[in-house]
Amino acid sequence: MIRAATIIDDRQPALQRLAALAPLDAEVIDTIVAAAGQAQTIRARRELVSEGREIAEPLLLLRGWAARVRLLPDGRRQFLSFLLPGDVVGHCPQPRPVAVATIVALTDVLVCAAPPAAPGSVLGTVYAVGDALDQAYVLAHVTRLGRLNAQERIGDLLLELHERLTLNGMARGTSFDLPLTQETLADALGLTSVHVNRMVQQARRENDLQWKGGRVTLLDPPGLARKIGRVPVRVSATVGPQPARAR
Amino acid sequence: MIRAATIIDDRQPALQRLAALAPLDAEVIDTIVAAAGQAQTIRARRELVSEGREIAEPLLLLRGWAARVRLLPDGRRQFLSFLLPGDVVGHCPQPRPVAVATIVALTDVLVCAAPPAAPGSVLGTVYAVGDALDQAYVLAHVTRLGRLNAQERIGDLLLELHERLTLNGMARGTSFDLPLTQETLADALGLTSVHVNRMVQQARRENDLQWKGGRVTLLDPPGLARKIGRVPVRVSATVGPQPARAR
DNA sequence: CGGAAATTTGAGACGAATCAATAGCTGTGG
DNA sequence: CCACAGCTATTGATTCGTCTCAAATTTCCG
Repeated sequence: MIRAATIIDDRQPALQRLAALAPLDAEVIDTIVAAAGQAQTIRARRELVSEGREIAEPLLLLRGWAARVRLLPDGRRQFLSFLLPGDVVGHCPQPRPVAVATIVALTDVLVCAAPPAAPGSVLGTVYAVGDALDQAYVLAHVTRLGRLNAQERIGDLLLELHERLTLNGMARGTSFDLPLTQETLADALGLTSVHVNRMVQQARRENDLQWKGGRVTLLDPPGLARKIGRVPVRVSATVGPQPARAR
Repeated sequence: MIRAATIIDDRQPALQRLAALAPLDAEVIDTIVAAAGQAQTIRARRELVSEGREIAEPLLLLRGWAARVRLLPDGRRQFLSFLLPGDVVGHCPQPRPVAVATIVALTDVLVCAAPPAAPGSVLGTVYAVGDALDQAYVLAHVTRLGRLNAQERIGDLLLELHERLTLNGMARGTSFDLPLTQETLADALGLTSVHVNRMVQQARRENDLQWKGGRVTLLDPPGLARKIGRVPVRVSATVGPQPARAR
């Protein structure tokens, strides 16, 4: 029974996130649960997808963190985006798609094949909204890197992660587990780990956040968002995490 | 006759680019030419799409340059990507899509409605490959902003633009028209216009490029690519601008 | 030709990188 | 239970790249 409970726990964040993208019916839930039954674990640091290689099939991330990353010839590294439970990776409609970035597991990760979906079906809508969100997060990342300073970049990324982890139920209020080293964060934010460290300390001093032992608490998310001029993501008028709201 | 020739010239880069994404049959070409017949001109600085507003229909860019851009509350500006003739904008499969970025005309621009396409059709493949390329260019931009220095950013972007303008036939050898101010370039590259100016001058001194009166000539594209560690984009094993090649 | 926009130049300030060392943690095995 | 190895986080001193501010100068365009 403990075993079963654990498995259900594993699926819960992914299911919750998919359900947030579009209302799921029982049939779709069954499809996803069935796919999740064939899940496999991949160890931290292993590659899920390799840049330049053909993509086999889209995957649904059930547990753990992954990231899209690009390595430069001279060893510099840039994380392009973080992938959380409920995210679908490698969903490309063109024929014989080739991966334009490597996807690497940041923690041990549980993945299953993403069930195929007809365009226009419920699941098709879920994937479409998920893809749109992915793209929106990448665009937000461009702005972060291009026009925010170090302190703003850190705050902005943590707010985004909190938003996404709230969506899939992995946040507890304003706290969440952050299984990233400061070096990883630096390679996502276009900074050095030394500077990330200094700016995190400053954020702690300014009572923007706590961060100890892999767990982050944002002390005032709306205040922080105001401080760095962040607006939440919205990709559809009818569905998704940011419901329409009167002006 | 001069009039007709002009119109054909206008369509040519867009058609050439679409044809490069997947082989077009006569019917698809007719469809595109018919759509292009309903084209309209939009003046420089006008918005084609507004962030936060619902997207009406996808558009095909026939002539001129546009860009996706995001404005921060305090006036900072970040260009997310440049759009060239043959690019399709606002192609979003989710229901009632909302624009996550503004699209603004950088020059006078000619656009028409992008003809609808069934998934799996020739035109559907064209759109799919085009979308994949767009996403790949955005990911390249993330890497540019996160891990390249000012000189590398400029060279890398110019190489990408040259690659794209070669694809749609707007480049002449290693030269092409670049209708951007240094300030626009700066807002794309996360720099100030003053610094862009200095780095462009340095590139001129080092014989990497010429740039006069809105026209750029790259003096040794492969050499420049090597110098900054650039690898061209490839999104499909069967189609697209970068054919498979023996190692 | 005149005025606005774009490019260029200079001097100085500041944010982030670099280099180097120390301290803290985590897991491992004796 | 302690000692050790190997990360990860932290601190300090200094350098470097880019920004800022300000002022020419040149180019574009009506």
